Amino acid sequence: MDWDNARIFLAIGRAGTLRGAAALLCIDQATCGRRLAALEASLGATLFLRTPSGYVPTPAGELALHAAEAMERAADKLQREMQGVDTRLSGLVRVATTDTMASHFVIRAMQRLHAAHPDIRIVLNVAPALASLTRREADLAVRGVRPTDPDLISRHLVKRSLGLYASKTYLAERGEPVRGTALAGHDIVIYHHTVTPRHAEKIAGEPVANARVAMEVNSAAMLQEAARAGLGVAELATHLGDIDPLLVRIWPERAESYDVWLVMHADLNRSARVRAAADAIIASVAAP
Amino acid sequence: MDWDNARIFLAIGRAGTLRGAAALLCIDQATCGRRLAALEASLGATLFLRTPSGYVPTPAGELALHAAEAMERAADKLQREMQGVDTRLSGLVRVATTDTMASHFVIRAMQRLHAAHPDIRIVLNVAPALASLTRREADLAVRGVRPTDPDLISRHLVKRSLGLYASKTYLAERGEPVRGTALAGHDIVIYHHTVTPRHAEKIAGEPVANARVAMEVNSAAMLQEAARAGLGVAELATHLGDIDPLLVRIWPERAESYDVWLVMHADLNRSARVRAAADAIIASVAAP
DNA sequence: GCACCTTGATGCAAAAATGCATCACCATAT
DNA sequence: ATATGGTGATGCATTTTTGCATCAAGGTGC
Repeated sequence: MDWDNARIFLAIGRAGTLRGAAALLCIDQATCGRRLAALEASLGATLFLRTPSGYVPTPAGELALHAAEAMERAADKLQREMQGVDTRLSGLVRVATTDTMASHFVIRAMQRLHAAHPDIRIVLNVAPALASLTRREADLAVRGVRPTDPDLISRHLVKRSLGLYASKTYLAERGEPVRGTALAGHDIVIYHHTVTPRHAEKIAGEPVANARVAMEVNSAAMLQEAARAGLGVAELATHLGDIDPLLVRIWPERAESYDVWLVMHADLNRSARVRAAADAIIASVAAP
Repeated sequence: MDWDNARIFLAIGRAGTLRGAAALLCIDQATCGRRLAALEASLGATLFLRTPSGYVPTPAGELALHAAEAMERAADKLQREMQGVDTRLSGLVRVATTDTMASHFVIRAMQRLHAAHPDIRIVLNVAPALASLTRREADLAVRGVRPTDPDLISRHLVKRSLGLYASKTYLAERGEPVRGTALAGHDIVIYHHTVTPRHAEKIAGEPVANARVAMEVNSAAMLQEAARAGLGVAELATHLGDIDPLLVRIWPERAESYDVWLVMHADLNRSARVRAAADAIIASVAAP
């Protein structure tokens, strides 16, 4: 059995189609199909049902997918550990974060990193969903949630305070929300539940059942834009909201906050290039 | 990273040389070297030191070997599970046992299996050392030791009694061993320690410190042959020793015994061809 | 009903990997 | 010294694999 066929097989299982898997792996769709055929032949088992709606795993295929995932975990660990012993200040570092963190200090940190070590190539992945460090989708992550995985090291960067904001035009039309009413009768803009279940359905520590959800967004920048446009009340980091001339803070006594963490996998702690990137981010927070 | 390169890498780590790994994998030595070079390039790490005495893993290589072993365990599980759901009575079944078990009933069981299911191809591996079922070196094993691995299913086949035997010529020359002297002053033939540490340095439950070890062998047939040739006293299964006209049993009251087990991996329990082979062996013990 | 998009399959030429043969090298034993 | 049996590296012909282009099939929306 060619172990690499397990990698293609896993991608097909995840994508559901040969073309999707081919896109994930940056290979041709025909190669995907042929590799899967080779794997099925060598195992003597049918792994997928070719249905009109895509490739659906058979019961045997389900079993095989689990085993292939175990292979992937081992392969990922292998690659992480090899990165971890690499003392060269060159190569690729992938940083995952959110748009506001990126524009606030991560970009600046990356600029400094590149000035100090021009041979380090940086891939900055700005996405609302958390990239998996365990699955090697990124080397470093800057996030507002601390991971529970014990293999991940998290370092506290900064505490962010949150406030409720609305645009001047919105408040002129709808009036200031009455304290203690949990924003009853008002429009709010919140995160989509795919981004962060922690914020969903709560705002300033209050349930949002009485408020009307005007829009759900998947980034803090869009949250701010929506509030500026007068769609409704939004909960923003105060360092963003307070300097925005179009926004007015309401209920300033309701001071929520969250912590920003720098997260990396323990195996990468001694990788020179990842450490350099982490240090740059830490320095960028300490000395803006 | 090509996962299949991890398979080649692991073989090189085990064999210590490119040629040895190539022999294990039934590929060319040049391919081994090129695959390893490709893996090292893609990881950006040196995995082996090219020493005059072979390929020695670097510290990074040691880490990588452990991860590759984890990949192998997952790959083996994948293949076992696919065999386990295979309901066809065809394909390959690999049986590992010892020479005496083979000649006593396993061969006969395989003859019956082949008569009933001619599309099942059998590989009978007779070896003194235990083949690893977990590492997929065999599908079935008939052994005198019960494995401790909880993933392995063992079924009791038969109890074997052991006795001490010597040739008539040996006893004529050296006299009958005196009871209670632990064979002091006598020559004995025992198993080499690589075969079974359980028997080593003990015979009929007695330490063999006082006896002189004439020869160490790695198979029961050789044990019997050595006793027949008069090299010394040997501990044999009674069903073999009692019917041998050249051998005389001594100290018949010292009746040791051991159990014979049929062992297979739990994942293979529902594989049709492996089940058929197991049933044939069980039937062969019940009805000789 | 029909255009449209996406799916997987297949033929073919280009590219890559493989095996073979050979070579140089380094031990050890003669 | 010198033969010998082992190692890994390299050039080259062959086989294999890959990507591209094309095709038919099936679902979706108008």
